[in-house]
Amino acid sequence: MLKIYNTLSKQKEEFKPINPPNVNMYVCGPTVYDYFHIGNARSFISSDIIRRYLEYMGYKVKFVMNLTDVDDKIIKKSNEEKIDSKIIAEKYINAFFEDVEKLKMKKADIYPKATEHMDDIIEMIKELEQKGFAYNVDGNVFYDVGKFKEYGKLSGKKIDELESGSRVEVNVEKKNPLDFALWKKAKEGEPYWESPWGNGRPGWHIECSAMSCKHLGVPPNGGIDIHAGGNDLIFPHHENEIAQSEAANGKKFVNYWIHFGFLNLDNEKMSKSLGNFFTARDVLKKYSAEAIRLLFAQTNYGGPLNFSDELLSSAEKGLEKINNLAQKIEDEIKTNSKESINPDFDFQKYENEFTRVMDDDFNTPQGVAVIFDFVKEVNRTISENENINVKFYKNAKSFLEKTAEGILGILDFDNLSKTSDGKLEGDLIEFLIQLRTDAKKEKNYTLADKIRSELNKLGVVLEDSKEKTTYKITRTKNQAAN
RNA sequence: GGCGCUGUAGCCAAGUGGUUUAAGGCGAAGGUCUGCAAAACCUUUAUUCGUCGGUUCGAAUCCGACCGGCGCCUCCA
Repeated sequence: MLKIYNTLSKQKEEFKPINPPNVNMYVCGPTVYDYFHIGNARSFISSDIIRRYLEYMGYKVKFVMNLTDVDDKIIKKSNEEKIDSKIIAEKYINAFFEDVEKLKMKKADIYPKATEHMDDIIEMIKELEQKGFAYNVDGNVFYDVGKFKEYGKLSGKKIDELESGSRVEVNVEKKNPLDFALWKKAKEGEPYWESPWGNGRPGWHIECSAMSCKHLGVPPNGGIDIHAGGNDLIFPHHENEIAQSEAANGKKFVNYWIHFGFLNLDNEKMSKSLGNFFTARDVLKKYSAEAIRLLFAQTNYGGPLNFSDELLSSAEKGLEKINNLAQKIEDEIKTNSKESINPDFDFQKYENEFTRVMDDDFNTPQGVAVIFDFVKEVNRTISENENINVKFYKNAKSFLEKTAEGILGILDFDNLSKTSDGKLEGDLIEFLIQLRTDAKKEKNYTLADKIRSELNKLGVVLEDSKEKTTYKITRTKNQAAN
């Protein structure tokens, strides 16, 4: 039984989809004015793992991630660089997809863009206006927070306390300082769309309400089971989404709210505005996607994670342990023709344990621990038994495929170091290994060691076992890290 | 000021009333194997969970106080 910590109730709740086996999931995507940073990546990857686990459980997940392609920041950048805002958005949308792929994230079913949903957005604002939740002041339309009784239920904030806070911006047009823009009147030189209130563009919060409602529907026929995003979106963004959607639709907006902790740098939130960030693509130049994902999976998604090179390096080291076994398994499956023993090994036990811990609010740190336990136990079995048949290796592969590869995305059987190389390269290495084996037979260790060390310099590591010598290519990313 | 998160070994981190005198990873030390390495395996590395009290037969886990770190309340994953 899966339990999810729900920000709304501040406790773990049993997960019950609205229309099983379907699960509708909406994740707040990027505003495409720049490359996303590794802190953003944490949210994306965490939601990717959640999605993959739900699919593993047998749910049919419809996964929607929005792309905010009209926004103050994009306009600002457009003005600074004297480039059309459309071009800016397009550039970073492409970059976003490149990075998502490199991070081994499954693609969303739909990536709705704000600019392609103007009709839906305008419809929703009209609806809010008709129902008395919105008011128009000279072409700017605001949401009347005072009209929505449950305002603050997600973030635990109270309207009167917020009002007394001096940090809320003062805007004379608003009835209440907490009221937020649904529609912003166009200023000179800004992109705009036509609307019943004049030319303008949508406020930030309305696009998510309109697009999630459009693509995932409203109960009982549709609806959002899970809505996820970073902690900083709880207020005001998600609070406002609830206010808009529930006022317009008259139905509960989202059943489970999931929020991700921040990635910190020297104990300080990584953010664009503070300037203390690394873009995901820069981190990927130095470390593998699997290492990044492992690092994230080793901490609960909701808490903070202090990001550093040291942690990423140790994740990369830990990954080697899994990759070494995966490589061994692949080699055995290809070449093993032994008829002999199939050792006692309870594969099911590990899978049961894995799902047991993941069922507890996606406890990936414990899931990772189960995988490492498994790797150790398989290695031990291999070292204690002389003749293990191929069935054992196939079972081991199956477990790793489901968990490490399929759910956590920290392993990629199709892309293990050796298999990714060209045929000629592999043949040449095999030839050198043969040469070295001959040298060893003649006890010419000087030559044998020279072959090994020279190959090592090229990133090819030789490993002698009793029967044969195997090799692996160390990842170039590892070398860059050293 | 309000709301929320957080303080566990050299580092990262799970666990949130008894199965735990605390998972897992990195690091360190010793050993097995090996011509030597590497990999792998074995052993060791927190009698202790920010501090002080309390509740309980029993607490890292519940309650209170205190100390420290972070975040949101304004765009932000």
